[in-house]
Amino acid sequence: MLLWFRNDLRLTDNPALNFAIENGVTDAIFFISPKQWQAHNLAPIKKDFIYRHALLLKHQLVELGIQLQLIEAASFDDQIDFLKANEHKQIIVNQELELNEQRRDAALKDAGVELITFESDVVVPKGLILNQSGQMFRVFTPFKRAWLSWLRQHGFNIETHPTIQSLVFEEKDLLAKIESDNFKAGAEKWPMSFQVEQTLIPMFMETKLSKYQEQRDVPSIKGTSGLSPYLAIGAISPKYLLTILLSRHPDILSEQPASAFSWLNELVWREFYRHLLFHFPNLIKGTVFNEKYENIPWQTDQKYLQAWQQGKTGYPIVDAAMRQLNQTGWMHNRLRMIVASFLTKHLLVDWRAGETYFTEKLIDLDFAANNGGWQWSAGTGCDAQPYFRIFNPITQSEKFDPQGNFIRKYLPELADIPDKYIHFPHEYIRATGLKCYWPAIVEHKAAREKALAFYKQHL
DNA sequence: TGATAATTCAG
DNA sequence: TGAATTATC
Repeated sequence: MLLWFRNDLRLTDNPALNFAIENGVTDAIFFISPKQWQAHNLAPIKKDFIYRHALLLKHQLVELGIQLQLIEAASFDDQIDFLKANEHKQIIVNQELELNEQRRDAALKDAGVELITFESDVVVPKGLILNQSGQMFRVFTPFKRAWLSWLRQHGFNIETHPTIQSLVFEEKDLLAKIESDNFKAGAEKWPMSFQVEQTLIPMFMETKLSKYQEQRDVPSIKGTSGLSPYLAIGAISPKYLLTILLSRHPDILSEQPASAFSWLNELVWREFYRHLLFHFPNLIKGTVFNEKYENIPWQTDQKYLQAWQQGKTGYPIVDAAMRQLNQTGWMHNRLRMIVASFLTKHLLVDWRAGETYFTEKLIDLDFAANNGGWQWSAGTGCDAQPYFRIFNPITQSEKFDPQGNFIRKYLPELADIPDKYIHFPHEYIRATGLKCYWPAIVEHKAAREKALAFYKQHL
C-alpha cells in the first residue's frame, strides 16, 4: 500500500495517514504538478506555500518511519501514468472535492488501481446536510442551523494517531532548508503549519476571539485568524479547529458566546460552499448557479478589468485592497466583498474574470469558497445578495476604515489627506491643487443606476 | 455579510 | 429639523 498526499498536507487529523500508520505503510508520495497547477491558474505564492508544506511533511514523516517522495508529474494524466506503473495497487488517500481531481481518481479506479478513500476536508461529511425535501440548502442560514443541529446530535470524530501526538518537532534547520528558489514567491512570510498549531492558533483563541465579532471587518486591524491558507492546502484541518474551539467554548454549537461563534460562522460558510460544490460539481466549469443570469452581456472592455486589477479605479478603498492583494497575495475578507461588488456592479465586468484574478493571486485560494463568494457578489449565486444590493465603496470605506488607516498603508500618496476626505479625495485634491491620485473610473451614483437598469433589463 | 429615497414622528 | 422607520431598488 502507498500513502498519497494531495490536499491534506498535515499530520494532525489526517485519516488517510492514520490508516497508513495502522497498516505499517512506509511509502508515501506527493506530486509536484506545474502544468496542472498552471491549468488551474494557481498563484505562485500558493505553489510556494504548498511546496514548503510538502517539504515540511517529508521532514516530519521521517520521524514516523514513512518516506515521502516529492515526484514531478506535470499533469493529472502524468500522475495517472505514474500510479498505473507503480508496484502498489492499493493507494490510501483523502478525497478531493473538485471535478478534475474526481475524474482523475475515477480514471485510476477504471485502470484497476484501488483507492482507499477518506473524507477530511470538512467537519460534517458532504451530502448529509439536506433540507426536508432531501435537497441541498440554497440559503446559508437554514444550512447553518441544520449543520449545527447535526453536530449536536452526532458529534464528530477527530483521530490523530497516538504516535503522531507524541511527536515533538525541532524545526530550526528545516526553515532554512525549505527556502527554495524554484518556488519562492512570498510564502516565507507565513509561518509553517506546526508553528501555527503551537503558537498562532492558541494566541488567536486567547487574544482575538472575544473581539472577533467587532474587529473582523476592520482591515487595518489584524482581527482575523489568518488561517485560510492552511485550510486551503489542508495543512490545518477544520475538525482540529473546531475541537480546540469546543474545548474553550463547550456551548459553541449553540451559538454561544456570540463573538467566538461569529468565527465559527465563517467556518460554516466554508462548509456551505464545499457542500454546495459537492452537490453541483459543474460549478467548477464556470456555470452560473442561478440560470436566470446565464445570458448577462457583461462588459468586455479590458480597460475596466485592468484598472480594477491594478488598483486604479479612483476609489481608495478598492485600490488599496487590490494593492494588498497584488503585494501580499492575500486580501481581507471585507475588502474581497467590496472589490467584488465594485467589479461586478460598478464596472459590470463578468464575475468570472474577478474569480480568475483572485485565483492567480491568492495564497488561500479555495475553489469552492472563491466561486461561491464571487457568485454571491454578482448576484448569480446560491443565497446571493439580490442584484439591487450594491455596495457603496465610499460608505463601506467610512464604515470599516474610518480613519483611513488601511487606505494610507497601501496608498501612501494619500497619506496626508484629512480623514474627512480620504474615502473619496477628488474634490479635496481639486480644491488644493494636489496631483496625487487618478480620477474615479466611474461616478458612484450613475454607476449604481446603470447597474440597476442593466440587471433589470437582462433578467 | 446594503443603499437610498420616501415617510413618519419627536421636539 | 433631523432622527427613526419603511419601501423600493
